[in-house]
Amino acid sequence: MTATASPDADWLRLDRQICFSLHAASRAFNGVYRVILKDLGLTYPQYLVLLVLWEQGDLPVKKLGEQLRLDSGTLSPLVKRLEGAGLVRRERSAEDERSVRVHLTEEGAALRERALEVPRRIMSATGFDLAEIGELRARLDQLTTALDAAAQSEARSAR
Amino acid sequence: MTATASPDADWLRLDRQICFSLHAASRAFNGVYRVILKDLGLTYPQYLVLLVLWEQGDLPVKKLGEQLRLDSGTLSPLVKRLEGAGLVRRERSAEDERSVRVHLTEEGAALRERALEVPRRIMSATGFDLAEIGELRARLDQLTTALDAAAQSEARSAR
DNA sequence: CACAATTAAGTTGTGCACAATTAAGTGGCT
DNA sequence: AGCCACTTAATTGTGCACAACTTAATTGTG
Repeated sequence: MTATASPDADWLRLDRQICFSLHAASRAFNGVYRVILKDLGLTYPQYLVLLVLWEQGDLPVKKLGEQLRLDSGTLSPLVKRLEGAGLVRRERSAEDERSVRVHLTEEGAALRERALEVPRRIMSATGFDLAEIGELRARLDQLTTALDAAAQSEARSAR
Repeated sequence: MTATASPDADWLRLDRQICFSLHAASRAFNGVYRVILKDLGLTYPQYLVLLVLWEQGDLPVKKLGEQLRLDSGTLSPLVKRLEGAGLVRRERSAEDERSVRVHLTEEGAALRERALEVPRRIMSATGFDLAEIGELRARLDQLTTALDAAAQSEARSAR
């Protein structure tokens, strides 16, 4: 009974390979970042938060979440860990007491210098050139957009 | 100081877009699976384990881990949850007492019928056709291979 | 045979992702 | 003013990923 007995069985096989490939690639990326970021004492999601802050300056948690597609359930503890490491400060906004603004500390800003070499090392780890990466990125963004829309409509139709 | 003042700053921007796209796509896929698999009472990694078992029959945890690139730290509790749901049984191998074989229960085997429609729904959620998916899958597998090799050599050079 | 090295699972601890809920602040509207 | 809807964070609980370690069984070698 392990052989593919019907067209549906082939679909199950194929399916495994589509989503599984993405899943595996994502974890492989994570593994490389884990090794490279260890020197900086960062995890990959923490590094993403710092990338946004380095690029755009201080932001409220809400804005961080929009850019990274993460909610407060993920960001709150993550930012607190960054604060514990002395890389950021959290400050309630004076204008809107609901909002918490995340500021880079001097130490957090300084870490950017040491992070500058990370992209090159990642790039070389992929073995891809700029054009290939750009192509893949475009494909993945297209996929994400389609999947997000589908999840919405699936969730809607499940109500 | 938010503007890109050097070539290195551009690298940081670019970098965010490569790995971040993959990260986002992986989570988007997970979101769609979450919605679709809710009816079956499965998470996406649990579904992956069942896919392997449906296709290849009973396997030791070790073999499952090789195919899914997961270690016992992830698989042990996951398989126990599947056992708790009545979908699999775990049995110590008689020949090698170290090995635990994961068997589908009748209920677990029967769930396959209801899972047959999942791939089509996922496929349609991506908005991609078979050729595009195959192309993307090939690219991702290539990426995973390169990244795994790089993580090895990075880890080696860090010693 | 004895003992070291290896192997398979499981356990522990940390961190991320996300659903669901809570708490507190804001703004509109009558 | 009083009330209601909405917004922003934080919290709680579940599950996955992975490193580090433990336990028990097996294999290899002298």
